[in-house]
Amino acid sequence: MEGKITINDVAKAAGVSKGTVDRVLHNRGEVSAASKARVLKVIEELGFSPNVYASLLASRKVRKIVCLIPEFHQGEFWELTEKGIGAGQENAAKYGVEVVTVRYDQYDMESFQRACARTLEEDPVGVVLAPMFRNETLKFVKELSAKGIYYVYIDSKLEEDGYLAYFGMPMYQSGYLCADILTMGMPVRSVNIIRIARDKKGLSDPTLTRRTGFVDYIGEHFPDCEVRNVFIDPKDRDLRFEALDRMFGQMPADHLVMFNSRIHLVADYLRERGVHGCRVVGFDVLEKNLAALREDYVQALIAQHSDQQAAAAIDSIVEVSLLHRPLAKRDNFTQMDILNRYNCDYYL
Amino acid sequence: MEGKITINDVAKAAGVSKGTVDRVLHNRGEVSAASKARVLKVIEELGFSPNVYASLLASRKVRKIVCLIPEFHQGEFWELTEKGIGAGQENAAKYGVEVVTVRYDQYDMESFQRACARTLEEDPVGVVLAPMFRNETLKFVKELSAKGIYYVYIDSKLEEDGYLAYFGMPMYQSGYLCADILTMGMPVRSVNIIRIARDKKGLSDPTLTRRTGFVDYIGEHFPDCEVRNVFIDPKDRDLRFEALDRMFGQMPADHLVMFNSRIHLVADYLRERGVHGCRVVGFDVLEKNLAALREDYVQALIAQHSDQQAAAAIDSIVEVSLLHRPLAKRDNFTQMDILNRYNCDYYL
DNA sequence: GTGAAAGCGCTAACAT
DNA sequence: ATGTTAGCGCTTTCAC
Repeated sequence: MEGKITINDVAKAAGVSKGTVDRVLHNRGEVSAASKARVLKVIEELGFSPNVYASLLASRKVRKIVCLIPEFHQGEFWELTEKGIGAGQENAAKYGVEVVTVRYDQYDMESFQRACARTLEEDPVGVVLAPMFRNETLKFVKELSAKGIYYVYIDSKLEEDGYLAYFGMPMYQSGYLCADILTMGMPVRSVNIIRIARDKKGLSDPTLTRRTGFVDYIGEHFPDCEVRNVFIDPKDRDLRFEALDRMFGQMPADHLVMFNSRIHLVADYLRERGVHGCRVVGFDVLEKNLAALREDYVQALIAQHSDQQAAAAIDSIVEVSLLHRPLAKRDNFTQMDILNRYNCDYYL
Repeated sequence: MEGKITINDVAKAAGVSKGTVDRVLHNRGEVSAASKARVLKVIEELGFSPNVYASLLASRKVRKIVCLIPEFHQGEFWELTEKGIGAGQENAAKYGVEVVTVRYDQYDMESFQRACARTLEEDPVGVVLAPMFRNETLKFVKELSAKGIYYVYIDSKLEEDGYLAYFGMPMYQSGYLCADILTMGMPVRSVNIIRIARDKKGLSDPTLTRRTGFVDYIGEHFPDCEVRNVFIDPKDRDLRFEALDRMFGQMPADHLVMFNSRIHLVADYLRERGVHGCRVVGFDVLEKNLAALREDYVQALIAQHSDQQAAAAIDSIVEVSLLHRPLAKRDNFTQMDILNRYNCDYYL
């Protein structure tokens, strides 16, 4: 915009034409090693950086990014992620990049496979995905790599090496933190972990790591504290209430925690049974969780900005694939937010 | 980028030239009411929206945004804000907008006035500012309004009506929250507010509101709790230690709090005197505060992303002045983050 | 008051 | 392998 140096300046200084400079810029071959070297040197010396608008304006091609995430109902965890996809979409749109979302049933592997196929059909420059099925995901990202398609993990990541970036919570630490919040750093006799009973075949369980962190904290700080596991059914209300009745019947249960986003299931029980005085901690800012927090059936929520994570994931692909900017960090462990009834209204 | 409709389409449909369309687009007159109406109608019908790149590319004029913030030393509160200005700058640069920072001595009103003058000399499209001097700021923003220069507040805002937006923490609630964190929601006999002794002439004190929130919480929850004020000198270490010695000598002081960013001053004392077992809460993520948090001389910090606030402030001016996008919200009360030793390493 | 035309910096197709 | 050229959609003179 100012006395900016342009591709013409580079061309002149290197003694070649704009065409050649453009070719080395996007290294699409057809350039002798000699001129390439010369151009590169001049670019370096002059500190040339291309004008994004001019570039985008001239090359009017549509680029796509696809987001591959689970289907969900309103009020569930992935809703926030989707909101972030919307934000990322807006930003990408500024660069003429289209963002499409492909969904699958997170409990149905074949549905995931079909979604992968659909993703490839879109011929995207990059894909943002949450790895729910470990093996299938590994297979899929290998394909992406082969085709030169960038991919970035959100929510959780797999231990492999081809991803462009990762945006998500540090799972182990979140469990560790959770234990501190639950106990308030003071000795407690026992804690009850409420878990979802479900047969998971091939499903990776990100909350496992979180639970490990939790248990480690308890072991390190309060070795005498008993850690109990109670399983509930998310679908069947009656069974769930029965299980919780049994729990409260058997022994004093004044410290409750869940490692997924469904602490509201417990809150429902407490509300209905009129149980007060428990310390209850859960994860994530679902509307129902917030309600429980405000009513004081839940005392704290550990939250993450899954919206920002998704938006950042999309941005990272835009940055790299269009603007050719290197990424600052590959693994982005985002902050863990502690929410209580006094600060939750200013979240989001 | 796709089958988008362009200014040419509009011109053709309205039976005028591109030039005329452009004139009504930026209503710089010289157009008959008749053509203007026709063009406007066509624009509406066709749903035309201008291509930002093309526009920016063609009108290569430099636009400036100035950030008017206090000078500071390394490790002080404003450092984080400045970091955010850097981020905002990068984003603005994508749109060919230059961001310049103008600094002033926050304890010297004349310095602020000079800074205002310098700001105007830059002839910016917008300015981001933190209102440290109430009256002077009011005078200044009136000037800005008169010149059609957008301005957005960060950190704290004044009760007037011309600002484009505000990005900052809800001060009152932050004090309220702070009290809950300090007491852990359990009755305490007394709390000690450590305050900076300084004569402030004309200086607005944003922490006043915060203190009010704090005191209100205590009054509502624990009316028997005694709230004491202790004044310390930030510059003179010996005087400070004396004051704190006196405090600890007179009465049990096991709950300490500060409402500005300098809780590290208290931590220094505790560290040196080997005092443990106090519950200490402060604000903001200065490096020294984090250190104290890690060493457990401070148990919690209430933090805000002043970096994101500053970046968002800059972005908002870009959005409105260049892209002509309306702002989603004018008053943006950003989240209050609770930091302890277990989540602080993932902050920022 | 309005139209015509020359770019802005870059891309891509077409020559050579 | 390299140069030439015609735009991309818009802004901005400059004539009329």
